[in-house]
Amino acid sequence: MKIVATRFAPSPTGPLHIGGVRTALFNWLYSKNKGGKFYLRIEDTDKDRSKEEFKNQIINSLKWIGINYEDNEYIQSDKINDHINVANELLKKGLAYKCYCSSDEIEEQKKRAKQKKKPYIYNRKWRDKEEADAPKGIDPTIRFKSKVEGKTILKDLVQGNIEIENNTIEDFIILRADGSPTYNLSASVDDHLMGMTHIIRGDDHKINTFKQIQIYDAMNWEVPSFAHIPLIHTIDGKKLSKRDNASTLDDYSKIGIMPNALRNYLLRLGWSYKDKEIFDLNESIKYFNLEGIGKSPSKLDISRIYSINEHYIKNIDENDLFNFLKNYCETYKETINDLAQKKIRNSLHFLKNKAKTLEDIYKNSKFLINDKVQIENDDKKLLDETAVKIIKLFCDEINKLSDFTRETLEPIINNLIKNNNTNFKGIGQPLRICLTGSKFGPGIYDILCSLGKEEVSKRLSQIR
RNA sequence: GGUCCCUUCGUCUAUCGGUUAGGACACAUGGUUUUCAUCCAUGAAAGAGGGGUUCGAUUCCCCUAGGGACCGCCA
Repeated sequence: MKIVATRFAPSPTGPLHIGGVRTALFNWLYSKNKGGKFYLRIEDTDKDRSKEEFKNQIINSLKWIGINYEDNEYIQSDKINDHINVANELLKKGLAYKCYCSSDEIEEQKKRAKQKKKPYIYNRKWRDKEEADAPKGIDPTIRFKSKVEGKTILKDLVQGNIEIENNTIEDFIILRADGSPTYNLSASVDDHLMGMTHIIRGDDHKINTFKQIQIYDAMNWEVPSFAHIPLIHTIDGKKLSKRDNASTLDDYSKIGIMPNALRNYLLRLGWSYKDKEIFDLNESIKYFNLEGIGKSPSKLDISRIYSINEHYIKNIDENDLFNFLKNYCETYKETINDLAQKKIRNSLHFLKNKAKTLEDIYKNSKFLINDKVQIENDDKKLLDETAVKIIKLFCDEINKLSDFTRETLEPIINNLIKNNNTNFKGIGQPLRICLTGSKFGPGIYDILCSLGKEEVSKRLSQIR
């Protein structure tokens, strides 16, 4: 039994978006589940559009979400000679031929086909022509001799059997006029040379599969298994594009979504295992299979991402959470000094309770690090005469306290409520605003106790 | 226009011919937390339409409608 090998093969012509990440994830998970190997191949044969920065973005994205690959990334352009050799071999075998049509000639045909509302397919003009008839001054392209009769059935592991008439597949170009290989050639050769057993990729590659299978057959190579996964759509049903905000991993990372949460979300988008929603890493690998992949495209739902993130914030190990948070702050907010780190770490058990994102935790923790409390004008209205009076009384009471805990504070606050004919809101809200500058946040007792007596009276004294 | 694919609550999905069609998110209401973005409970919410096959169809087949992908000397 051959060892399972999968790959993710993006082109570095734009930032990797979340759909690509999911494809990578499925490939990775599948190989891990089978005890196989997973590779990253950068398909950079389009020299004009390929950019180093995109390559790096792809690598960093996979790293961030925890998808690791064998060896170094495989750079397709390094292997260009292998692709060209295969093209020449096909030429020699008579399974490919030189086409002397100029680009203009082809363009003209396409235009005409469009006008007539007919599908364009290359007319195989040079398929059986003598090379002696070749016009001077035109560099030929090399085209693959596609089958013109019969049908081909693709046994897709996700979509089932897909049958297509061979004559709808044109004699596609495998070598451009400048001698460089095209995608279908390069991808097939590389997949073969790298020993791929399973090609898991987006639905948009389905038609290519019929071309690639023909290359495998022509070269007498073993054809790998294919699985085409449905694409991801935006919430309004459109194809996910790079212009959509929230399409790259960075868009999620910067709002404080954690990699493990996003990985969990992506896993469940278009894949399911019974009613299970939460999959830690080991479970993901253990349960992943191709049978669980759905056939229809799925829509991205940000509220779902928040919800899973929230679940992870509340349930993962607190030290891990703290590391994620530290990392997040350093990358997107501010580097937190040792003292502040300590304060946050000690308060994480309650800070995490009302947070959907790392950004929420960061915001909720700000009162711990900044002793200068900024109060919005709108909120100042809440600090009316009575409120200030109650705060003053509160200060007087806590000054008598030697023990500053919830147990000692609760009676004080309860008494203030009773004596001043108010409710918890009447004292809780002004206190919260004076101590944190915000109307939202952790519970009052959590705020008081985490700040400590000194700091509380210091902050409150600035008000009265 | 051609080829191919898809269609269960708003969203992600379960169901592998017999279920009061289940779960999760979101939403609504109520309750805790005497604030809140937590937590708990409850509720509303779906088989695109039409034909078959069958004792019985969400499930199998066909048609229609809707949606999508591809149709590059891009990948």
